[in-house]
Amino acid sequence: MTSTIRSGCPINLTLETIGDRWSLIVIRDLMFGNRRHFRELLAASEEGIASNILADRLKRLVEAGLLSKADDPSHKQKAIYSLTEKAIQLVPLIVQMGAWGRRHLPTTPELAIRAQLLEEGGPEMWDAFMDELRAVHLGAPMPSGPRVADRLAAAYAALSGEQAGGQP
Amino acid sequence: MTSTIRSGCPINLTLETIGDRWSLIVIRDLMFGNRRHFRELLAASEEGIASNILADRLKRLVEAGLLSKADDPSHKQKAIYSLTEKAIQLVPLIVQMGAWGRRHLPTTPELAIRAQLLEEGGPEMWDAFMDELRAVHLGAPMPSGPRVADRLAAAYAALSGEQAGGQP
DNA sequence: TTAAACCAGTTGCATAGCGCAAGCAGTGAG
DNA sequence: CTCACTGCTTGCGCTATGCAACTGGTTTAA
Repeated sequence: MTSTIRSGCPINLTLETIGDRWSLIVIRDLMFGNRRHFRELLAASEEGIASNILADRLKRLVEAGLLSKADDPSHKQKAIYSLTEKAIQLVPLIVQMGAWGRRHLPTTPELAIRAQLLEEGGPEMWDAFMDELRAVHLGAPMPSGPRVADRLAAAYAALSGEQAGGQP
Repeated sequence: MTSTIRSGCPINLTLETIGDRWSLIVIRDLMFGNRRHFRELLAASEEGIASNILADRLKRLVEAGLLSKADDPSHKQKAIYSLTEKAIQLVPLIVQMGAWGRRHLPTTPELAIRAQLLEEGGPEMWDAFMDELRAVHLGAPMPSGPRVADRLAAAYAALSGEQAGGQP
């Protein structure tokens, strides 16, 4: 994770920003798992991120402009992490990653169902989901109609036998 | 780059396969730069990959089923690396990476033009490009009509002042 | 026929990043 | 006052990366 730029190629610059094993995991949990606090991100991660790695990634992602950090008014020590517009625009990329992984790698059905729904939903569904993220993370008005996030959570719950809420 | 699986989530599995700083660079050069030999990949890389890292990534990518390796009949010591179908299906993901990088990171114009063309061309153009890759790397018949690869190379050449051939 | 150039890597070594476990100061509830 | 909870930090060993030099073999050219 050096900070020197290797080249101005868009692929390379994207790799330098999110091309490691943890950054996108953190963004995924913020995006689909709706985890907003350090401890939530730490404890509920499927992959078991270490606290120092999480702290480092949160710091880097805030510096890179992908996350923002704010105080929780209900608790002086709590920090709330939010996705920025820059991170919300990663949705199509993340959907493609999910689609490719689902097709070529040994995924677990209950963890793959959301990737499947988003892939089948196409760009309209991605846009709707991005608008919901803007409402939750940026304070934009929540779009009317049924929520994509609810559909994803329901599909996950149906397969995993849990109540809605959502693990990635 | 450990080999233990952290979770069955499609995002995570994709990250475990290509989520590092070099794997996609190698695939990009094979895909857009049409480099097929070790020395070509080593010397002509914008980012300057080290020979031991390149050797390691080629080995891993072959093991992961993303590349195949064959002898060059014209030279006993030459090895030819080819993309597999699995790697060719990364095209939409790579296009999304390029699109995001171009929009949010300080890219160089001549290196970004191909990302722009592919983004604007949409899924039809991606499919056409994937068919061309199948012809070049898998021995499938080359589709008729103007080549996407030629358009990309021409656009790059026009901006960089070089003759066609193509740096990523 | 012999030297030079080219081929795909390998090796040694220093540095940087990762992963685990434990610890820390401040905060809020009972 | 105590105890659990907050977002981290520290120490330590291990792995991965990056650089430079090198290897054994092959082909080309003088």
